[in-house]
Amino acid sequence: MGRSPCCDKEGLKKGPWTPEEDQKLLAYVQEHGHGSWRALPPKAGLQRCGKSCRLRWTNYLRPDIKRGKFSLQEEQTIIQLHALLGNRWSAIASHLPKRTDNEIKNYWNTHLKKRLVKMGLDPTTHKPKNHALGCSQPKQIANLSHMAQWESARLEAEARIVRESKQLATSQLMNSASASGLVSSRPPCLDILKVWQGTWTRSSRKDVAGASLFANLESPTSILNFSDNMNAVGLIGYQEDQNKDIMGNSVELHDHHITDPNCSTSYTVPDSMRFPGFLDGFGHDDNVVFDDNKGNNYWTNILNVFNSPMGSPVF
DNA sequence: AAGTACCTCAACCGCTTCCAC
DNA sequence: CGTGGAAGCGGTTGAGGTACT
Repeated sequence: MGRSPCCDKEGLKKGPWTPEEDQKLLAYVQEHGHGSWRALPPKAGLQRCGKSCRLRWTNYLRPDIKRGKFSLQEEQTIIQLHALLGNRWSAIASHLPKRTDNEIKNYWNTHLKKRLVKMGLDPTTHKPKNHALGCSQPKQIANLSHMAQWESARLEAEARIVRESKQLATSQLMNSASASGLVSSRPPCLDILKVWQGTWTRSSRKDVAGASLFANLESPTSILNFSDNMNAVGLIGYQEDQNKDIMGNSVELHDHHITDPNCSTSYTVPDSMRFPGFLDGFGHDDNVVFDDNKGNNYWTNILNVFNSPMGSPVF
């Protein structure tokens, strides 16, 4: 680029910040704001380059930073967003307002990435690494393959909903809310993460055949709506023939009619989603179904979904 | 107790993006 | 539209801490 880095100037300090330097920077920014980072150091009495000051402020001194251990919810959010956004740490950090991109990046590299690898997933693509796993059993391979298929479709849908949400937000700003006669029938909660979390956090746990499974007892069926025309929907099965959930409790079937717990919106389940194998009892053969309404059904074994340490969905 | 390996995370480096002119 | 300066971003490093032998 031909331009000398600002930190190469003579006399500028590098390395760890002292408490005195922190105090100077904090006091200056709190009183004057940072304005131009390049111009700040001499004004604040610091022998640092502006870049170093900005980094110290954004990653450490900013008052709205949450420090310490990441919660399970935060971990899930990071994994979900990483699957969607890749290594775009600042974009991921924008969904975790009190965490910095640097902190999230470090946490990913030191914890989450390793966890995915341990689970046999490629931390870049979030898809199963069949060869790396060395899984010789055809059934395992098939499961992972289905999972990858499902994951791929899910990511596609997520990317679409992000785009659509942005468009919707823009158009809703343009159009007055009162002119709602023509407003889309899309439910209000389009945030995919909220929908999933809202669905799963109400789950209850039971150990089945040595594996920890979770089932939503409040609603036998969980739904995720991706778009206006409902062309991508996720479902968790229940025992249709016995009308019982995973705990053996009686449940109401609602006859093709299911409710999104977050949106209080009901949908009619298309017949295409009710295909054999979906409601085949509980245990290792339960499946999560994903239908793109284009004649494609994606599914994965329930254990793959409930496979994380806390029994939460692995996304 | 000493040496070594491994882990964590603050900070740096270099590139890209943004924006004013 | 092109240019240059500043901010932002993501990859990487290395000091300090901890666990293990």
